[in-house]
Amino acid sequence: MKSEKEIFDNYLIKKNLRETPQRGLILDTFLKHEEHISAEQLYDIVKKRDPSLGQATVYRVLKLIVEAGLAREVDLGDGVMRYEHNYNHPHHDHLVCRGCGKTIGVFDSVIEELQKRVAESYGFELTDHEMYLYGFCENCRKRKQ
Amino acid sequence: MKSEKEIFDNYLIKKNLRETPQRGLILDTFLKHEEHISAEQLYDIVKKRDPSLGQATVYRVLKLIVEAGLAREVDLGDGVMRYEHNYNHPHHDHLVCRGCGKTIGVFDSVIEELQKRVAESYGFELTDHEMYLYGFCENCRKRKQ
DNA sequence: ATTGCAAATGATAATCATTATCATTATTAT
DNA sequence: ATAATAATGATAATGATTATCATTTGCAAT
Repeated sequence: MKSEKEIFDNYLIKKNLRETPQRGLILDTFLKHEEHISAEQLYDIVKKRDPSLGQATVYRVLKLIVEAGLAREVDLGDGVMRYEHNYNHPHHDHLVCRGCGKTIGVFDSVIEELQKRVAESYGFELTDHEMYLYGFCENCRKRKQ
Repeated sequence: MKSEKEIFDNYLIKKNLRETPQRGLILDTFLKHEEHISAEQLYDIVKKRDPSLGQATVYRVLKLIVEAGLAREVDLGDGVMRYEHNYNHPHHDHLVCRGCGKTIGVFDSVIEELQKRVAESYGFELTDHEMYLYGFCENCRKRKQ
């Protein structure tokens, strides 16, 4: 099993792109962060190690990380794209609390199967999907009472 | 069964807001349009009837229409919010073609039930959800070959 | 090593949908 | 009528992301 670093480097080689300190730092920082993260949050962390690093580079490298298959985009609908691990972190959907914003990754193989069937019933070949379940977590429900 | 117009007017009254020609025109235009529509598209149509109408008003009225329960927002992830009917047009999810952009409203009661169960298994009370199924429609698949 | 070329970076401007502001106009209640 | 309040339209502001571009860096071939 290849490491994320190897996969990224292979991707760079395949695309005739270069391995640079900035790319290394941004990838490492992303990998260390287990929860999903926005470009700005990542920039804030990375800046501490290399204050000269520009935020445009964070956006650019994040895109490369996605293309290399190491991250996937999460759009929670608040105008800020977030990125989460996509390697050794199998596909899952999101349960989001409307109270405190807490998000939990969830997976239901039956739902996944039914999605495929629904798509096929309309002649579609399903490639991917997004599912966001919104509600109130236990804590927030208690707090409301 | 109340008409959409009545529901909107009742909402305005309840909120101490006024019935205006602009609000009437924008609501009518939205109601006539069966497919989902963006603020800009709606503005383009409405402008033909009343060229003096400003696009800020379209955004404002669209928000009122949503609040009145007559429309719901559809976020297809391309940075443009779209609005679709929410009265006599029961909840459905979306099947979107990655080739031509065609979207189809779909509904599967089993999926809906499973979503509720997944949420509950994490202590969440589900309020709503979004599900977008992406793939390639029959036409686009044929074209690719 | 040195030169030349392609890619990468950082700073900053541009983009684009949406929201806020604010002066003007319209509507309602008194 | 008239004061009070809301609505409108024009325009500026916002904020995340992308494009631009001058400068820097890394690599290849001589």
